[in-house]
Amino acid sequence: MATSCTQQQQEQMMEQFVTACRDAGLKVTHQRTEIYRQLINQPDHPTAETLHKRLLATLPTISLDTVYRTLTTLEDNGLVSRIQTAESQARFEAVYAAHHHLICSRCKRVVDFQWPVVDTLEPPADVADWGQIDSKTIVMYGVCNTCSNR
Amino acid sequence: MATSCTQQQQEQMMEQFVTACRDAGLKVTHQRTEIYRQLINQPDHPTAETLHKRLLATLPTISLDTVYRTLTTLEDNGLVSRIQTAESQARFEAVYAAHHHLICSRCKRVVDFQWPVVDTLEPPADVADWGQIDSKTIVMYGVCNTCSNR
DNA sequence: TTGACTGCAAACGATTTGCAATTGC
DNA sequence: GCAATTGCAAATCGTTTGCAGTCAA
Repeated sequence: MATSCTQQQQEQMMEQFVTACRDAGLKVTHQRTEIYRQLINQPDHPTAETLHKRLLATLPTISLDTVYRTLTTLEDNGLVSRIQTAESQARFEAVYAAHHHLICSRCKRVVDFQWPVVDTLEPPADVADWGQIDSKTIVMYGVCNTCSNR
Repeated sequence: MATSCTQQQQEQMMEQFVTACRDAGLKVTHQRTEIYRQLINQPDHPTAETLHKRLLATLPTISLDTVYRTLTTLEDNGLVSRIQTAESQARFEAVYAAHHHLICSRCKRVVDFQWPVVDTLEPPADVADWGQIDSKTIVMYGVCNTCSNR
């Protein structure tokens, strides 16, 4: 599931990221590339705070506000998505293939999974009557095996 | 969809609520019953603040902290659920039949819908390997017709 | 060069908490 | 009567913002 990708894939994603920034009129700053790189390097849906701590290793002067500001900017441009959980802190991930989320009620870890059948399923008529759908995500809450075996 | 129920159904839900509180060892206070009544009376997924404003009509001295505290207590006891949206404020609803959520990115309104096919569908093997699932909700973001026709 | 971006510090808004008074059981 | 619950006020926590300096284009 939420495995990180190969070196090659990463570099490709970074190139696409730079292009996407340019296309969106966003400056390609050191902070932005490192934030995005970190998100694809360790795709475990970190909070802004966790991400900031990790980034300090590479960018010792980066501020938490910049992390927040950058994540918001990238989200506005569809490069990052914000995951709503039952926690107080938001979690973030680089946008890529359609997927869904498993959230452990104990350790709060978020794990991705695919469910192609549902992705292609036609939503009920009620939904079509309501308006236009932009995204569709399944969120399952439960207890992961690591937590329950303890 | 998110229509309120009949007078009879409401009274029945209130009775069940009182029983559930007693079973859980929770005192049946005026504030708690009014909060729950309000949630089933106007099931439009209010924020704690909205709920508090509405409650002031009936309980002029109820405090916002009590609303927060009660919602958390009821959530812990499975009587209320907290809906995560992209907003800063959480939204709440009385727990009842399985349903899913449509959220309008513009007006932020949350609408319930049913999708029985998905409810009965067997999740992929990855999910079973992960752990035990307690809840499964689909969240769709989009723009409702009211907002797009403006 | 110039406007976008950053870091700093201070502000903000939603939610939580300690405490004394109150209330349900 | 006693423990749980409330209202009040103050604290907390995640996140946002104003500003002056910095940096990518």
